[in-house]
Amino acid sequence: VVSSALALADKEGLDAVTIRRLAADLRVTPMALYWHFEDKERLLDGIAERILSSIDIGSPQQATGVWHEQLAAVLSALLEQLRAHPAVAELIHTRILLSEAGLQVTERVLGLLQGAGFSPVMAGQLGVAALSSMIQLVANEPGLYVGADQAEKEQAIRSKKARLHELSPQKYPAVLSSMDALFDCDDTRNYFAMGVDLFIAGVRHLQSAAS
Amino acid sequence: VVSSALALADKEGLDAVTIRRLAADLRVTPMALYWHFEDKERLLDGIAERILSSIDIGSPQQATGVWHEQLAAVLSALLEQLRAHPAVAELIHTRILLSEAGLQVTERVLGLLQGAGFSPVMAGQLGVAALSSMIQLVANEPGLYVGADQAEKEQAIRSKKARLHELSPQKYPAVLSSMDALFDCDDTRNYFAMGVDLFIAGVRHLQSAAS
DNA sequence: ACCTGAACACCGTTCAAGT
DNA sequence: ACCTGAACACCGTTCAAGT
Repeated sequence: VVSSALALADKEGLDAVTIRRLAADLRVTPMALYWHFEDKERLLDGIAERILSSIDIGSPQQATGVWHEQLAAVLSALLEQLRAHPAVAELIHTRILLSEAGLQVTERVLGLLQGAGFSPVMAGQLGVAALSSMIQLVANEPGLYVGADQAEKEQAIRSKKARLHELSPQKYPAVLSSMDALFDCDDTRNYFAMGVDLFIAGVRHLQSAAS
Repeated sequence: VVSSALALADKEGLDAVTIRRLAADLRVTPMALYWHFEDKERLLDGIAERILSSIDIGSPQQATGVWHEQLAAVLSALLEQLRAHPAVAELIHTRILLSEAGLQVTERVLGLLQGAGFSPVMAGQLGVAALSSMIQLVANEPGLYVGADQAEKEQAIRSKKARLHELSPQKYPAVLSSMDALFDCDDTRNYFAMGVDLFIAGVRHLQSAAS
């Protein structure tokens, strides 16, 4: 049930994940699903847990490198699984502490931050910022339109660009020159690497500022 | 109409903003609203525009300081207005380029980044990251529950903490010690200042890494 | 243990019609 | 210019009942 909900979300977006739609796909009555989970929230919890469980962060003992390298590795592992299901990435934020797998990732991140010298409060704030950043990267990747085929996607990008092309080049030179990056992402590897780098660099700066 | 939709969202959350509910508040038929906007998306566009228009970023000429100080000032101004309406902050991300006010903020941010030496593509990616970070800070502020009174909020926090207290201290020492920061935010000023600092520091690092 | 039928209280939206 | 009535195709959810 969780599997087909996730598959549906991947294919047509989170909005398409509806009790009734899901039931139809499974050739069953909508009410039948209520035997398998209490309500829709719990179904979404299940999807989040599924994704979190697929993250492989290795064991703390076998991790190598200084703290920020280990942190980058954990965030990259998280990012990898989120990227597999961009439509449901937004579900994770409020649900990471609800599952064993999510708790393990959180423990690892907070442990590394505390080990780097951050106070528990500071580590907590940085931990949520880390999670938010990774989610935001995959959910808002420019040029990503789940549930649209290639033609629709290109059409959407074209019409957005066309609107901006009507802007005054004198008034909006920077917007116009950066436009391509705002709507499409031709080097996704670099895009995500930059996102992790940005966060790690920020944290390292805060560390040196605090000590 | 936009005003009362925004007021409703502030008071009871974005989910409460429904055509029918809004119509009832305005003592009018649901269908009456369709004379004032084409569909619900356009109403949400209007809310986003309202917030973006209230941002005061000053003029580029009167701005003082080096580029990253100016950038921090612009992001703080954005943050200030988002904080006034946390329930609808998430609307901004996809709508910032739809309004004059949003374009001006974007132009300023991208201009500062390009002026700092980032390529147009890189500036674009950093610009969306900046916006996402600010939105995420206000939308996910720990201990924020729009549409809940003080008693409900405290109850929600208590029950979340209680669940985590059942965890093994051996297995999750970092989670348990950082728990307070994950669920509540007793120093909001510091929380938001840290969010801006974190981003600015990351960008500065990327600048030095690139040059 | 697993599913269905019938019903309820909600959504957004269209379209023709009123003043 | 501004609003209503009636209707349509959707939601999530409950509850009693079936096998």
